[in-house]
Amino acid sequence: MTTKEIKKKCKGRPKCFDRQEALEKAKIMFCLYGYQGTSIAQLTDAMGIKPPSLYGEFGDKEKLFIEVLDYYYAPYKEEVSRIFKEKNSTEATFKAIFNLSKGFHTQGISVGCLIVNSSINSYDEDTLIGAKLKAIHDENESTLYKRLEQGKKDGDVAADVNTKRLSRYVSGILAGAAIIARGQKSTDAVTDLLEQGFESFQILIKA
Amino acid sequence: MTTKEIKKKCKGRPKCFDRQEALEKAKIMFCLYGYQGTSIAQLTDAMGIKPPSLYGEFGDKEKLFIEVLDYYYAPYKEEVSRIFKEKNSTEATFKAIFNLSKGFHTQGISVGCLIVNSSINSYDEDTLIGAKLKAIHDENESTLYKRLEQGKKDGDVAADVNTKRLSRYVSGILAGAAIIARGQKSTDAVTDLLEQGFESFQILIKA
DNA sequence: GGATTTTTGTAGTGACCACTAAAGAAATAA
DNA sequence: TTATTTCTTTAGTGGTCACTACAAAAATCC
Repeated sequence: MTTKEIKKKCKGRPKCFDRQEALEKAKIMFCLYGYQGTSIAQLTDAMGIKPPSLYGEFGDKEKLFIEVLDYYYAPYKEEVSRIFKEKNSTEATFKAIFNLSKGFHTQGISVGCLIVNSSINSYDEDTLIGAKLKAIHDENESTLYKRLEQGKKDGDVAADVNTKRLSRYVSGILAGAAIIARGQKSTDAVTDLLEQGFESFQILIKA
Repeated sequence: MTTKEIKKKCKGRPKCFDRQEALEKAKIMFCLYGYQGTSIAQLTDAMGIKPPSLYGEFGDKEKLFIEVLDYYYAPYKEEVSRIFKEKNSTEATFKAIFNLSKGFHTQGISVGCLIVNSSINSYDEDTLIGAKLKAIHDENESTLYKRLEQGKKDGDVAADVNTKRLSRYVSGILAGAAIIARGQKSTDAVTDLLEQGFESFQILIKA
């Protein structure tokens, strides 16, 4: 007996929508118009549900957005984790990460990165959203940092490299790529930035 | 007889506010809360005027914002122009530009860059604001590109350097710095990104 | 079948949004 | 002084915001 079949055995009227599909639609809207720029009416239209269903399922707009942030970040996180396991050298690992960003921003109509976009508008850490965004950014930068430190142990990152500074450099370039992708909508500009960024990364880990 | 004295000789009730001071206050509000996030009520409170005065002077919220964008961009443009005249080498010129960004984002409470912030929310070129932002970005990138081309003629940028790619690289890092400054509010992170960025720039123009 | 539980759709809530009509106030012109 | 012009202030406009009270609908439990 699956979980879904167990779920069906409970009392009350069953839900008319799929939670994940609803999150997916909400994600698209927030990516396009941002947190402030997306109204509940727009969300309910896109999700195919009525306001009471949205509030019943997700609490309020802010809580829904935070759920969407996790839902958005999870695949990226998994992909980076996969790259870490798959690739051996530090250079190949970061090449794959730069390529991940390039692929993400250059196929289809790019709307940038929801995390980066949101950090512009909800930059106050005192808010739930601000704290969540800060946590995601810190986790990402820390992941890059740890991989560079590992590279030092493995010997393919030079001993005198400032790994903290370099992780912030990579993080900054990835953020810049997201901005350029959304603001300029030029795949060439994104590609140039990331390729030049990786080229310099190759040099920087060697000295 | 000055222009202001001539202005005083016209009919009608004189204005109770200074146009530039009003723009300055509007700039602060838009920098803090963005275009969508700043209401007319917030603007009029900060500017010390009532809505009819705002609409009489600036047209509407969108036109005011576009004026603020120009007002915001002008000093940066002048400063870059001054650097171009002052510095001789390409390296010293770009060092000064990276430092300009560093100084801007690391003194006081940084709110990032109004141009970059706005390009997240008003990224559609079909709007007046989107077109203005695109124009400013293109002008800035073009300025950097031309200076790199000049460097090739002067001989302090290697002949085989892809100047277009490099200008996009610099532009991307400056955008990234603005994002980090606003989102992370860490002066160290901004400094690391810009210093590492300039360090790699030094290498990249030599080969 | 009737009671209970949960979700649904309808139809709103007060608050705030960008913006403005209208009249008073302050200057010049005659 | 009176008329004209321009700006200011007051007091709103309809529209949209996030959010919700309420009752019908659809399931299970007894």
